[in-house]
Amino acid sequence: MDQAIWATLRRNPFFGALPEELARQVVGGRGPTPFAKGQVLFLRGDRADGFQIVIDGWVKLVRQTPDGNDAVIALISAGESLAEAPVLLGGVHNVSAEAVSDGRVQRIDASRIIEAVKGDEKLAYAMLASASMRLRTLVDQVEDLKALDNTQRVARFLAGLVKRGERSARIELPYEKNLVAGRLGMTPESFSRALAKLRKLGVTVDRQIVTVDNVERLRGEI
Amino acid sequence: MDQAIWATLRRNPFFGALPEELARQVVGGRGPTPFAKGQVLFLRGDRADGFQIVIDGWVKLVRQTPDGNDAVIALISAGESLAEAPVLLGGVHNVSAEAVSDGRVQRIDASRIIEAVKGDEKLAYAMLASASMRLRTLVDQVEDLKALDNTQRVARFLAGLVKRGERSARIELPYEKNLVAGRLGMTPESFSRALAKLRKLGVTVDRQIVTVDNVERLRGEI
DNA sequence: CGACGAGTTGACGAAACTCAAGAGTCGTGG
DNA sequence: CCACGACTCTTGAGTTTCGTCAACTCGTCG
Repeated sequence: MDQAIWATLRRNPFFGALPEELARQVVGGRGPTPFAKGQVLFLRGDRADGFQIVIDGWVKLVRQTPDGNDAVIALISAGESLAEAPVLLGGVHNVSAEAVSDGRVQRIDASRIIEAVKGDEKLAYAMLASASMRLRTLVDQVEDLKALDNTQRVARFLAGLVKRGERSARIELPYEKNLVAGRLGMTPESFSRALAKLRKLGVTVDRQIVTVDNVERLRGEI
Repeated sequence: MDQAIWATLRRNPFFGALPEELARQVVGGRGPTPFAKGQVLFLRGDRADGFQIVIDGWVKLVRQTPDGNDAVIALISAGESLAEAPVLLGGVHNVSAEAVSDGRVQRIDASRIIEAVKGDEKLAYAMLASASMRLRTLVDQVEDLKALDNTQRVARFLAGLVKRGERSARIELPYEKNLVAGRLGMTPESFSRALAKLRKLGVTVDRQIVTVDNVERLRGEI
């Protein structure tokens, strides 16, 4: 297997916890599956018969609402995995996954994982850690949605992209503004306006690049 | 230990998965701890040195925002547990817990649980199931917040309280309207107005009792 | 060059929050 | 038994925020 792919897999908390040999065994001989922008990886309600680790590109987890609007639950990038919990518990997916860029995923059979987990309780911890992390980000999202207005959400989102300890920063938005807006639960127009409001706090935007003069000032606004 | 308490503990997915004897061992000789309305069980940032299962009463998980607003993340009642994930992972609480009524919790040492989990990978599954369930409710919440307006959220909340298969129902709100409003991410005033709007769909409210003439009509509104 | 998509900006209306006042309920104490 | 205050909930009025619709800019790509 390609070394770069392997390195990405190992960045995943689940695979990081596996001993090298066992990890290779779990993956099996299968190579990564490419996907194209717009492709649906699975739908809500599908049986979860394996989980997938993103190698390149971006995948969004969404809930479709009856009136056609998407609620973006999470955006997944390289090294992160999709649907650990339903796989292990033998359930169905409770969100849909759709590619928002071209990329690749490594698919991994449920049965192999379950077998591996049986053999090593450290893996169970790793799964828990992974689920726990997702829990945390969801809690953050719920808090944001309930307690912050659009501008504050954008400010927090930007602040979250700044590396710890930095005073000022040049941030590259990880994906299209359209998607950022969705992830933050607002329309693209509102996102644009929120950025405009943040200009007087020393935030400037050019294309995909956002520069923040003073991160503290941004944080103070939340 | 009191039989009723024990029965409540066994309703918890984690404890339901434990063999009887092991469960008793994990709990130890300790009895439940009473708490009073308004009491803080733990604060965000506290070290998580054990988890707690609610025996009676209600506990809310909240995030305080800098400007004093609470975001209610979840409301926990008898049989449900607090803070499984951070305990197992040896972390800190990422939400605060505050009692919204008098009640009792059974505290359980982290070390005992970790030991038990090491001995039996089924427990890890149980924890995962528990985390997964919480994940799902959070995903639901995120979807609701992003895609539904206040009235629709109230409608969905009420519909969720109706037992499956019932056509009309008499629902007792599980806690104060104030709290319901917070849980749904709106102000008490907005909650009240939303209920008023639902009146023309056959929803009547008296005190804590809500009656729904036709559940389908309610669901159709979402 | 022209078509297209992403992003921005403006105008407008709907939805929700805030502030404020009033109704109803409950417990306490006289 | 009643009066009072505390509390919850409701209702009204005014304001802000946000989404929608639409026009327009700008860069990309055929």
